[in-house]
Amino acid sequence: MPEKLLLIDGHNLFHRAFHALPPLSTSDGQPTNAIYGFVQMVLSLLEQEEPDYAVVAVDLPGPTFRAEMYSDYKAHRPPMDEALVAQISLLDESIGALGLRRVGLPGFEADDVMGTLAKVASNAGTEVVVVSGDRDMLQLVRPGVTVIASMSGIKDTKQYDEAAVTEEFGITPAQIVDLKALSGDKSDNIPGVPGIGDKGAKVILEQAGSLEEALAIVEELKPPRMGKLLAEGRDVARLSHELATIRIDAPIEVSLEDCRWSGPAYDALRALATELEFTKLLVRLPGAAGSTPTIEAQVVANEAQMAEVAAAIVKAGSVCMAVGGDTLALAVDEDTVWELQLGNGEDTEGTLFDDPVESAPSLGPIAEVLADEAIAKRGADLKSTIRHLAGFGVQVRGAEFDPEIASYLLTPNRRDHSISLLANERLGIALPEATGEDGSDQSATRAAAEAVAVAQVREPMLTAMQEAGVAELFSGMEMPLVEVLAAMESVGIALDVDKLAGLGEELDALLADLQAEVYELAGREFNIGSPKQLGEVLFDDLGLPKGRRTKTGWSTNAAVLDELADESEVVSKVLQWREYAKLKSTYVDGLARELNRETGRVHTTFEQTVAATGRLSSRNPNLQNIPIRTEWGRRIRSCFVVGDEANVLLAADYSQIELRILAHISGDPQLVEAFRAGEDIHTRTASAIFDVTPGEVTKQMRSRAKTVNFAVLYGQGSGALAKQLGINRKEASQFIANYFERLGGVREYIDGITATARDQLFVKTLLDRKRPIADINSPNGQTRAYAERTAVNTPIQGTAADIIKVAMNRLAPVLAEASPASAVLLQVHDELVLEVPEDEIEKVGRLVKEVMEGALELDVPLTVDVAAGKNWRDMESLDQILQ
DNA sequence: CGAGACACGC
DNA sequence: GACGTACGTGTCTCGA
Repeated sequence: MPEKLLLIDGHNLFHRAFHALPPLSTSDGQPTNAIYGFVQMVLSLLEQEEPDYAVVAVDLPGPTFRAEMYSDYKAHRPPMDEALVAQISLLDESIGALGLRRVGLPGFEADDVMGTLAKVASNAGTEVVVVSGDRDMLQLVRPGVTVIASMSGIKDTKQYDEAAVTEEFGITPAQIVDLKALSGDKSDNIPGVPGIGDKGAKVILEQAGSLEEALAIVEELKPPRMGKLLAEGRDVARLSHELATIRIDAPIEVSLEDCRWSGPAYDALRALATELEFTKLLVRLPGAAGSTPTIEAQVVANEAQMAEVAAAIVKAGSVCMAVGGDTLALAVDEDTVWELQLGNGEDTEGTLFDDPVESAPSLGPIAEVLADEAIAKRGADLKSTIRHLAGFGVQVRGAEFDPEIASYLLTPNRRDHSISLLANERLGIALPEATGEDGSDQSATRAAAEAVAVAQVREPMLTAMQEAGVAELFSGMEMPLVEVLAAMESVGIALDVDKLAGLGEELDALLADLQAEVYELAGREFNIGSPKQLGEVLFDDLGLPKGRRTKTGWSTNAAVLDELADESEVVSKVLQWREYAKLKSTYVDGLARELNRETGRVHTTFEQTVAATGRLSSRNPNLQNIPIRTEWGRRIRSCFVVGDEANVLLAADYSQIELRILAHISGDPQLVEAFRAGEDIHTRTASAIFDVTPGEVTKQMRSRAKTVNFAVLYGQGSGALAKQLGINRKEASQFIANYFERLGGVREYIDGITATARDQLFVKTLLDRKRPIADINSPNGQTRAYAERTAVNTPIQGTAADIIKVAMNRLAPVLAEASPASAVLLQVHDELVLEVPEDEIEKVGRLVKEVMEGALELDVPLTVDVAAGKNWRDMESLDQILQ
């Protein structure tokens, strides 16, 4: 088999990638789409072609010989996109990381480099594959030289040999230059012969075969008009020919041997992928030498062995844990790993949290060690391991290190903190997949490798957290919270399924009626749930005025439809249908699906590493967005009930916590005084901005002040505020001007925090949670404005998250002591929901209020409202009792 | 299977 | 002339 040379048109692929991919960027704002696409394209080419030699040809800065000959050559090209320019410097790095030779020649274009190398290699009997999206390259095709051209996207490509060129373009590769010489090329600004276009050129070439021959026989060309045009354009044709010809004799001093390709430089590639957050690529890359580690785990099967394991863990003082399938992997260091079988060997799939204790493994003395708070527990996604073991009746205490949480505190803007990614980035290894390539179950192997990886990333991550100033937040707040959240998830909240099913039936009936009415009013049947079809009906069929545009059509969202509600009865029917459809699918059906039939409760998962501000999130199901606004929404809410009739649900929520935090960190006298005096904050704001006494504040004034308060928290501008208040922009600007004049401390906070962000490129909460604000100095106004809003809001929202986390951690032990039958069930950002024995309401209510209000001392008081009831809707305030 | 549109919460 | 509120998750539609 002949050897093969791959010639890559570097800048061409780079540009194609840029335009084919959405504007990806790293969490700190470095644009990456062109590099990402380039690396992926080239990697798959290398994989597919397996070349012996490979070159990336590039254009070098400075004039080329073509520009010297013809000053308009490639003139009028638009300037490069800013986001593309920002990636150019990374191109050389990525070429090196791919193990490729980069070749450029001053005064020549990349095309000439490729043409020359193609000829040299081809003459030496080496097969040549040229890769470029530029159709001009097809002129290089000849026996032994093919061109891979990308089509529309970055994935579809077509490989051309001579036959393929002739078939598609009706001319031979050699004639491509002649064709361009005659007809010109707009994109390169090659002039061509005036009056001769693509068709004329082909007519000429069919008769003469080449430009030279045509020039020799101009008199005989048909139609005579063509001959005349060519005769007149003789010089420009020759010039165009030279411009269009790719040189095959450029003075390149690179030998074929210099271009031998022996695979990517994996270390460099991994470093690049890490830096640019190419997580998918990282996971695909093999690790350093050895890539996937082989872990020698000892299988622990009997009591005696368990005792040895327990002793070793006690001696080490810590243990790294991971669960895979039915296997619990334990490691005290990278050389000492054990595997234990959980369950009784029967299929326990889907019963993870369903049948506690029944299939409880006998972990013997190990169970004691796991329950011992003094033994540090480490693990990736430790909370799920704790929950898993809790399902078997095994208690785990002493959560001390979770690398996913560490990663979250170090880089909160990222979405992926998985141990496989961290192992790749920090250890240069690829964790084995739980499912083998042949589909076999490798979950035990995976668990063992995970436990070891946790042990290995711990030291460097602790150091990184020290340096970033988040070590205290990690060990003092987030790690203790792991156990608290695990307990909350395991307890779950009871659902009245019969009631829920009843609501479902009612909603179905209402939806059916509404659907019929909508069809009637619309004059035809269509899918109301399809924004596209709905848009057609409303805006085309019924001719209602179009509002906002979306990417794909005209918006039909509630804000738009609200404006149209007076225009047509069908609009309000649609809005009603939407509300019911949402309640039915997301809440009635969705919650029923998530119900654990054994416990009669739903067990959400709280995500501790997702929200960049430090908030928790909740999924499967999301119990942080249960409806409350509408009557029907509240009916859904009323289906969340006590699990035991002797209990009540107790809800405790912070009053105006974000505005209080704003008052504290801004020090604004108006806000601080209002909160200290226990005044209604929105009334106070209204009194300030409308310059009236609090007694003169009308409902409308208060409502507007409330909107403005929220606008400030979220950094809303005057336009959006105007829209929301239904006033014009000028009035809104006046509002905001008044606001900042009267609440000058808030203005100072906003100016100060954005200045800090510009300077430091991050902002912090009161408890030192950090968030990078990379775009704060962006030249793009919109991007920068977004960054500024983030800088303003994050310290506020993040501090609120800090405060309730402190409260949850402090509450757990005192609640267990004071009322062991009580449990915290949910956290909804500024609210905790507990289930409490009815006869302990007062005691627990008092305790919860005290712990929450005392979580952090601010310059203004924190106040907590407590209410209790048999379901999550019908709650009565405990204010009077707790006074 | 992923993106987009939409809607729910704080 | 459009667009301009922080942080999330779930469901559905539609097209690749």
